[in-house]
Amino acid sequence: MRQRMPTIHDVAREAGVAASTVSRAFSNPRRVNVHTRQHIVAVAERLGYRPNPLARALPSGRTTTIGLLLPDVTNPFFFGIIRGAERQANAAGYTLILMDTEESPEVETHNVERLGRAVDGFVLASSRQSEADIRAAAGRNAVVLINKQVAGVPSVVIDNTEGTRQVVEHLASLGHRSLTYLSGPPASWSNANRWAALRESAGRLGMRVTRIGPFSPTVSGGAAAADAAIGRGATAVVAFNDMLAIGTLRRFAERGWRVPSDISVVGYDDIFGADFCSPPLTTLASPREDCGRTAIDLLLRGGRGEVVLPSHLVVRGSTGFVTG
Amino acid sequence: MRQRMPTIHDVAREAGVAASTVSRAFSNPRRVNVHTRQHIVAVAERLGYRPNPLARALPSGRTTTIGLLLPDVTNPFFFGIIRGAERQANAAGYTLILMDTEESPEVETHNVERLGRAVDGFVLASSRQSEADIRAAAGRNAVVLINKQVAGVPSVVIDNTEGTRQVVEHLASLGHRSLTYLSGPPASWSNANRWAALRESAGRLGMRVTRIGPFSPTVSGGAAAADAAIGRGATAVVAFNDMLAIGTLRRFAERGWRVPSDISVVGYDDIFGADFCSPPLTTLASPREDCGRTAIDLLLRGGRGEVVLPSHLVVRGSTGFVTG
DNA sequence: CAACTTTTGGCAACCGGTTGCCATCACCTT
DNA sequence: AAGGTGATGGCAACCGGTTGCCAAAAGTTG
Repeated sequence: MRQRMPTIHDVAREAGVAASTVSRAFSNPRRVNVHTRQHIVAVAERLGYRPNPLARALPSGRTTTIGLLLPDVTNPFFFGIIRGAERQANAAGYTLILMDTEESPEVETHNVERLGRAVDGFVLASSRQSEADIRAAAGRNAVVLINKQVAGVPSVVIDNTEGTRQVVEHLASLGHRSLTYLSGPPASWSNANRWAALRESAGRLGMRVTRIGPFSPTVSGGAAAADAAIGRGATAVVAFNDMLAIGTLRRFAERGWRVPSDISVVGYDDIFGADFCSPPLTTLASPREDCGRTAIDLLLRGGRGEVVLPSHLVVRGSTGFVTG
Repeated sequence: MRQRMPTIHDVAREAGVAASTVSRAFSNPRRVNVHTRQHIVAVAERLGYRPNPLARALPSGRTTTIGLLLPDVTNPFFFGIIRGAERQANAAGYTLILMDTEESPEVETHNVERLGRAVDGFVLASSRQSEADIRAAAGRNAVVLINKQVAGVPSVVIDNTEGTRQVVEHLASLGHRSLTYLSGPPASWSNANRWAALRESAGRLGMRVTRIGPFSPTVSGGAAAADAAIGRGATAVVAFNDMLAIGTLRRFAERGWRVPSDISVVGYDDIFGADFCSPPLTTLASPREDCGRTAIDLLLRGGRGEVVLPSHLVVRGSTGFVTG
């Protein structure tokens, strides 16, 4: 049997004071006499009183809750972001709630509208919504974006420009004269950022670059990407992200191609799993905890600008000298 | 600049009707004349009206929101559970919010109390709370447990008894005469369930079983486990879960032990990564999507009992014949 | 001891919705 | 034309807190 929750009025009656006094005893203790307060607290304790967060939030409009929306909570890329956001939110006395939007712009928009007044603000990581919808959301709620840029909306982005230059130089130093980019979702900001950086860096070093795809940024998407890359005669592939790169590794193994002696593979993000796949993946690591932390910080401080965080190269076994 | 959100009263004034009529136009459409309703809807649309979920929930006590609490959202074990719960909740018109409790009983209890009235119920997956706290929570809210049993609280558990028998028979058929269990968290229900099943099945087949640990169920915990297992001269180890097993594989590789020719390794759960580690892991797969789906179902239907779901063996490259 | 200040508690309005009840009115019946 | 029925909209109370304002009580000062 579920019990009826005692309210502030129950406590007031039982303690022989007015409801407003009970309210103040909790939310503004110095406003009520010490003895009265102790009595009220004791009664509340005995009755098992818990303040109703909804009722409390209604007049004030503050919920001390922040919503973090992700296209896919099971994508290891977001783990660091979750951790960082969580820590920072807790440190500031906020509760972080996570929502998975299942890669759907509609689900994301719907949840933002539905949760609107139930949170103090949103962090939208790799949002799939249209710019218009994001602007609309930012008009109603405090919003901070991660890895997406919309004019007028504060954001935190991981910049791969400098890191990508390191990737290209690493491949060049191993003797590669060309590379193939396995592209990810066309709508992805990171995908555009990575491809642009790759073209520019490769161009500067006189390397040939081609792009194939788009592929689904998942392990299974890697099979198609691997097959397509073999067809192109590539000696090095740079995948949109680690998931795609890991899928590519598996497919190469299935088809008898050896990595890195037959072909080198580079990923992006350095996710969980990148260091225990076979061979371990060379990848461009991004400061994702920082990213989550900074986003919450921006949200709570009402920051306005755009924060850019750099990434760095991690060399492992999937890249090697060109042979033949 | 953030806009003031229009309320039902703004719409009412603008449409020239009473607030109650606007309310009904949305929540009980057949209660108001078609033309009035259309007019109200048009005005609401023009003003950008969005119902305030808090205000709506306050009188009714219903939020159409369910909280799923997890000790660690980044643990791949929970991915399937999240997916299953999400699907089922959405299908029933509920919003699922996720909360990470960071393996802490205190954080979990605190969040359950804080969110109490803000959700219609909780699914607690692998709860770290004490039985007393869980009972208290179940007294105030609808609660369903996953992989934990508390008398009187409905639950969904994955039963490894039968699956573990398959693991032991598989190892026996490969010529193993003994096995070592690498145990996980002492407080874990699954850990107890797995060890008990292992003892019983092995005993029936006349195999020797020993247990070492406990080890942290993480990749890094696997290093210690591997070293300890080598010291025992084991030919086969069964790890508490896949994370631990993967960590063990890595450590064996570092120390030059070959899997499976020198030693066989078995995990539990079949998480993301279990099929692309090296060698791919033999493991006992559990129906985790089912688990999440069933938990939500139980919660919404007000189910009372305990649902038991079976697991099944997936044989991959980490188990092989005993040599020497 | 009067006049003044500070402390303390209560009243009542409010946050933004929902809903029971009632009044009105159009439409039917016979 | 009187009486009955169903559809429709409004009033007001309520959900569980918060808070501005006021008055009574207590403390301070000369």
